[in-house]
Amino acid sequence: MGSVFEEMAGLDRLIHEPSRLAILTALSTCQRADFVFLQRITGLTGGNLSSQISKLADAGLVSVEKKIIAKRSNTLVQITPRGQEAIEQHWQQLEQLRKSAQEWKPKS
Amino acid sequence: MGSVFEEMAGLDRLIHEPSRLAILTALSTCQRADFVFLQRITGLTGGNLSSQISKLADAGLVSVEKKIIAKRSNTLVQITPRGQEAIEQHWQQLEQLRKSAQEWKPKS
DNA sequence: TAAATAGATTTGCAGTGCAAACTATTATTC
DNA sequence: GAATAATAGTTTGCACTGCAAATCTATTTA
Repeated sequence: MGSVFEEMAGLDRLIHEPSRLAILTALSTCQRADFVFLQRITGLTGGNLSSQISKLADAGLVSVEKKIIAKRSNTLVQITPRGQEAIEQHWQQLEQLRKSAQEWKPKS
Repeated sequence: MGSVFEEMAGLDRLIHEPSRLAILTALSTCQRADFVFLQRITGLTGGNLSSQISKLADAGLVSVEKKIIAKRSNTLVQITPRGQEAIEQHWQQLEQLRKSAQEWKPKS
């Protein structure tokens, strides 16, 4: 019980979902980025980006800070330690799963 | 335009979704497997597995063959050449995206 | 023959992604 | 200086999706 594929099927969708995977991965190299910048590099629509950030924030993977800069509202998104940990772990898990899958043989 | 993260956000959900990623990856090493075996190794419920297989079959990534073996119905699922190509490509793409993301720097 | 088991599909619904619509503020044009 | 457009972001609405419960068919057991 608990095969590679069982683990694969159970991957955390909150992180695995493409748009959030992109946001978190970007932030893991950036550490912080503002809303507009994230929108530019991910190509997501504003509405979509906004709701994905909310979900990540609800889960404590990113933190959000709103300011006014040059008379413009400015939303800064930062990855939290938990978020950093989670995204790094997710990529490692994917690599590990892929490797295990390649080595896998039936009837184990 | 067309940054790493844009590509990441655009990953093909049909393949990327955890349960289907598990099914396709398993089949890519097995080549063929029957319904019950797939259910065992992925840990998916029968209903879930059935609908995921249908989606993969609709997309031409797997083919399904139904027989009666030892007076029991038996559903054999095979990965198609297109499916094999797609899953291999997906894993390569993930690896490539991760690498590119690590090397990535703003203002490119 | 009634009940249980096996193999698989269909149904129902909660949850999700996402674009359109909306709000609020600042800048520009006439 | 009113109207219009642009900027920054959120909310709404809905089509889609994953998934377990319910269902169906065929076989085996009591």
